Amino acid sequence: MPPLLHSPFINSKYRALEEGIFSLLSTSTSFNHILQIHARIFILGLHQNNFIATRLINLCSSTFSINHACLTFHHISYPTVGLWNTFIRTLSQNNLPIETLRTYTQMKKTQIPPDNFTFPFLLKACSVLSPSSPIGPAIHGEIIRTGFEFDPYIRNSLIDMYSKSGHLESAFFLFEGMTVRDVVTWNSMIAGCFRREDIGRGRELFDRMPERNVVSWNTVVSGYAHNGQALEALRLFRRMQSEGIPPNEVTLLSVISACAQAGAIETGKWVHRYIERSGIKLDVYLSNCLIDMYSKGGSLQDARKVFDAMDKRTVVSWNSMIAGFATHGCGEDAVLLFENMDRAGVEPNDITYIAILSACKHAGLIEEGRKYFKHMVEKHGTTPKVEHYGCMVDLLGRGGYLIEAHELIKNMPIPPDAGIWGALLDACRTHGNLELAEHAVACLLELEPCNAGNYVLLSNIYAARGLWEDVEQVRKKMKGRKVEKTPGSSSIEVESSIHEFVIGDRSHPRSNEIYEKLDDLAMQLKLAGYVPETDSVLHDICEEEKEHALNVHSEKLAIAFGLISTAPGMTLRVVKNLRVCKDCHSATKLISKIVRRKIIVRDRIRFHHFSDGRCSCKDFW
DNA sequence: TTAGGGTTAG
Repeated sequence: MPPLLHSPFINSKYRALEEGIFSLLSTSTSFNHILQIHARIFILGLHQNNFIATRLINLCSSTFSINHACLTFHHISYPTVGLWNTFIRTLSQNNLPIETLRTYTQMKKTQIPPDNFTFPFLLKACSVLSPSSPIGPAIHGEIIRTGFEFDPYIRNSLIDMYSKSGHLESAFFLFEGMTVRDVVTWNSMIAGCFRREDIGRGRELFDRMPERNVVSWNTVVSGYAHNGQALEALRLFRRMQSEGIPPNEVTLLSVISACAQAGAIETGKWVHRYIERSGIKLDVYLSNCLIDMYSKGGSLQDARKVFDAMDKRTVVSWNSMIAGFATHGCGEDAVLLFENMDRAGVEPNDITYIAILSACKHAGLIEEGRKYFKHMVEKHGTTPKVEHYGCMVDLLGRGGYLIEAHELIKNMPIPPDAGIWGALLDACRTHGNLELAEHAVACLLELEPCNAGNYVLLSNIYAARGLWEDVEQVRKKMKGRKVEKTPGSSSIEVESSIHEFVIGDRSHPRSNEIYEKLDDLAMQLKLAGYVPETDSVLHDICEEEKEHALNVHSEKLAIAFGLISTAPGMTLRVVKNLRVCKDCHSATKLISKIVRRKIIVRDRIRFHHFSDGRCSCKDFW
């Protein structure tokens, strides 16, 4: 039992000391200060005090001094259930699930029974365990045995635990059995569905729920954004606004990331202005997100402005900016920033190296790429991952060093993935090495037999050489294995609305005007001496048909729509889900000259800034 | 016989 203090005099003196420590603790912000106060606690003989220990552990938790929290806890000979809970909470919140559950086992050994507060912390720890772990269900069993089954917090925690640990159906079973559900119950279940990519079921619950809070909206907005449906995320954000729900930081992070994905720079700018207007602190997370959004939206200048204005930067900030330079083909700027990062004493991580290597690859900086690949191992002791090898194979392959790239693959200490063989295959296409291409395809198809992109690449190589029988063979294989080509689509943002087009699309309300503009462009292109590059067309169709198919490629439709719906001279920003084809690339160069506009195209791999008949990629992509 | 400890979005 803890020591009892009987005398009222001692009691009040003791209380005064306690209060003194409490007020000291409430002013403490740094770990050093905590240590000083703790020393004082020992001098005053208050180190067995449960209340002080509770405050101290909470403080250690907020300053991430977990070892000191452990030390504090283990000084207490007789912890109350409240103190056990505080300690378990600290471990659980600091993502130490094994230690959390081990502490719970120790608690039970001391014969102190858990209470209703204990279980939510334990369930949080169980939620990060593997789906095969029996611990979560075992804790559920204890909850039933101890009679806490109907506590609303515990029920919600159970749903959250099951849905996070890969048992969505168990979560649903509990959900369906509940007669009283609050907004947290619904939110947890919806988040579980989106996490498992069961978007339909998640949306159905969201539409059905009787009452929504900002978390409900954030769950669906981020759920769609994470599942690659940025446009739906933005639609929901607009609906959220029209329903008068004020967004918070989490909403804005999700929306900015959806804007980045969709290339919706106008909407992104609006969010940026909203943050500034509403007094929300532009913290390092929001700033990093904005850098990414502006880079992916095509404006490196705006990305750089955000980067330069930051008073505190993390490695993510540097990585985002370097990656921005990389995708825009500004290899030298990326190299410069990488060197600045080094001078600023920020330790690069493996993502930094992916960014800098991909910057080298897009800009054709072969020697620099080789140097940084060596640096990452020798200077920073980073073990290259498959992604780094992928960058190197791509870099060497694009530069025409096909044999060196192939040698690198053969000597990799880890098995090459589809990305590596894909990069080599791509290089073979660029440099016309049919033999190595066939080898790469064979390896690729073994790794991913259902990926249509691989068949398409091989087919394109045959098509470019006029080997139509081989093209037909590849097509038959595709059909036989039930693989389908990902349909190409391009989008453009006009007045904060995204307009999406697929090949030959006639679904847009202004379709007639778009096609008139296309015809007009086609005529002007011909006058300017443009010859369609018909080898971009996959199948063996006659020349005239090929030409027509090229003319209605999704990026051309998006450009035509941009031209008829924006003021003369305005920059057009187009986002394509696949790589831009050779013909569209040549045509867009000329279009930029004819219409005197900057046209920025983001394809699956990188940016192309078209202006006055030229492209920033210098035809190297 | 003091206080504090719970669930959802990122």
